[in-house]
Amino acid sequence: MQSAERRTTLADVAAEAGVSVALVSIVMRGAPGAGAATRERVLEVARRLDYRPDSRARLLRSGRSQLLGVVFDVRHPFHSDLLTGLYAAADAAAYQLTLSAVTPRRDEHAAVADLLQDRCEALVLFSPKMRPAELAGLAARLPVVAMMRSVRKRDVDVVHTDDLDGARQAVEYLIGLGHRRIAHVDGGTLHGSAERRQGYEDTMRRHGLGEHIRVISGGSGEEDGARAAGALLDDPPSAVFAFNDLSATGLLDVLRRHGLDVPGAISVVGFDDSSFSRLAHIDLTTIAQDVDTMAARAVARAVERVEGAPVPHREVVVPPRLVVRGTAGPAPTA
Amino acid sequence: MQSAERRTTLADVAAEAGVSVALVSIVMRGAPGAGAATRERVLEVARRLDYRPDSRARLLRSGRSQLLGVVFDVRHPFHSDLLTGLYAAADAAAYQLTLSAVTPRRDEHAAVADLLQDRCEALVLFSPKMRPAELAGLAARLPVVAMMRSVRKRDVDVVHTDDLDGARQAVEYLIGLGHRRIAHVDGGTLHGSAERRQGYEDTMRRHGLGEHIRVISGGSGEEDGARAAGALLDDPPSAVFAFNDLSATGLLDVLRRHGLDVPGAISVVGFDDSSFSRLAHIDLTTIAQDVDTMAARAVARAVERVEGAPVPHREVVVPPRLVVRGTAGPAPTA
DNA sequence: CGCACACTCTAGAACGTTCTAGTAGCTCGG
DNA sequence: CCGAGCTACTAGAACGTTCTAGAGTGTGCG
Repeated sequence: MQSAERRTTLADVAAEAGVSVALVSIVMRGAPGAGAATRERVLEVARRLDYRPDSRARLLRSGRSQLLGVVFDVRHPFHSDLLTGLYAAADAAAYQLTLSAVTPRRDEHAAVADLLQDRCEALVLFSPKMRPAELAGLAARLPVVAMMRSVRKRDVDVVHTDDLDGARQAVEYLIGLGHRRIAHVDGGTLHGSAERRQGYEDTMRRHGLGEHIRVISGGSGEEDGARAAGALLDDPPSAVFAFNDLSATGLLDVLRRHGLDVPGAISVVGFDDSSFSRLAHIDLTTIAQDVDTMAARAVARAVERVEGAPVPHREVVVPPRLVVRGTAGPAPTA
Repeated sequence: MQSAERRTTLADVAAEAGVSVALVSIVMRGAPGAGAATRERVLEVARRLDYRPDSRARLLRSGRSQLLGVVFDVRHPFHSDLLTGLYAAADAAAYQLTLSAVTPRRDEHAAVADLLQDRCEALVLFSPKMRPAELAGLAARLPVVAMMRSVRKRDVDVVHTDDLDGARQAVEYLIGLGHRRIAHVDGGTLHGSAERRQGYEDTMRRHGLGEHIRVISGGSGEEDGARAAGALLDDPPSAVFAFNDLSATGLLDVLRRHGLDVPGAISVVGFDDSSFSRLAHIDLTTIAQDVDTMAARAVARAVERVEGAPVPHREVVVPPRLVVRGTAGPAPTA
């Protein structure tokens, strides 16, 4: 079954190449201090013996693991999109990622505890629900970057979308299409919800639509959007701006099932640009969070902290942009 | 920012408790060979100093990492459900999980390479797309458990749902509701698709409905279901059995948008029981894969292999069960 | 010619743990 | 009162790396 032979180590390569272990280490790390010819020969031997460095032993000695711990929630599709970007960014920075998932039966604390035991050098937390004090406690142990959430704590770095501006873009787009009775299904107590709600209200007022402000309490799941749709059906507005894409799809489904044409009778705009919102049969107009930029900035910030580089601002705010698809159209001329 | 002091080690605890490093190691592992009183005292000191074992150093010496590597695809919601179960099962077996994701920009090979470097003791692969020969090559290095797929290779363990029987249950349920013109949207070349298609065809024939067999080529995503729906609209059957839930929701959406009432005019049954199929506004009748059992069996099998226990069968087939919700009803009496 | 310096390389300690082989003290049977 | 056989404990090597300190070679320059 599995091979009984030990895996090849530096010592094996050294013996085979006729040099010292230390030199092989130098060559494998690409560190200066080896002649070109020897370097070539050592690399050749390493390749031949299928040598792979043991990251644990490396960490043990150097204290460095080049490991970034990531906590994500399996239930949130947007987290999956972000992971995609994060892998790419970490790769470019020569760091490795270790993932730890939050599931319905496994909370953030368990996820973080695993990562701490893995000795990663910094933590990247997706939409952490922890109390600020807990985050600060963590940040006292190692650099912490919180994403999709703002935290008023020194020592906790933050990368998130400009929620206020995203909401503004969504609402102004709808206003531009002639809508006036625009409702908002918010994210309840979730992080980012207050900002998006604020952006919605500010923009409505700025355009003299203060009297049409209508906020329905929602959440982050499809079921929240579906529930909110129920509340809207009595007296449907001409457009709805939803907290996120998941909520928007739940909303869409219920609206359509009750015979309301989208976007003919009612327009819907989401937030996130989750990968499924691109699907042809959903085709959701939405505010795109710039996943790649956010991922790159988060990794960059974590690396800066780990390597002790000076950090200008604690907070990174990434601008979102409107993605026009098929769920929003001109206001019905009633 | 981050604390400059080293983390506490066995040596710190030993010094503080006035015993040897080796003894502390014994106590921390819960190994026999320490007196009750000393054990208590050492544990107290360890707690006080917030000692946490360094898993890398432990591995380095013992050769064991108690680590199971898992490869999953961020795009597949069912994988998320399975992860939830896997964490629970690994926990119970005192193993830790390291995750490695497949993303649109990161393939299985990259995901596996990371896990190998992490020195996990066995690999659990969700719906691997690799060629059988590649899987066998991996299995020569360490125990490999493939899930949701059958592989005809010695040395590769397999845990999957009884796809044939799941399809049978779905089709017989629909037949029981009076349906005769039942179509199947398959999973294309994906693993499990052939078995489910076979189960559909066999069952149709066994009930004398061979002439009504109608298979539409599909896939695993919502877009595949949506596309298949288009092909069905010309001459809609009275019921559709879809390859999986994601495909079924895409299908549902398009059918409804074209004015077909579900389940009044047409019934739909999915496969997986993904968490979203439970949502009130989707409420999909489906064939549930028994996630917890599959997860438990996969972990058990991996652990058996790692610990050299005798393994009875290479293949574990878990029975699925029908979950009745709202998308399938009596055949229209046309 | 001789000395400083750069370059290539090596020996050996160190990281935090586990494991092997012991030692010390005790009890107990003869 | 000796030694066998426990139990409780310890010293020190080992795991596969990296790091520090230094040893050999040339080579250039005063």
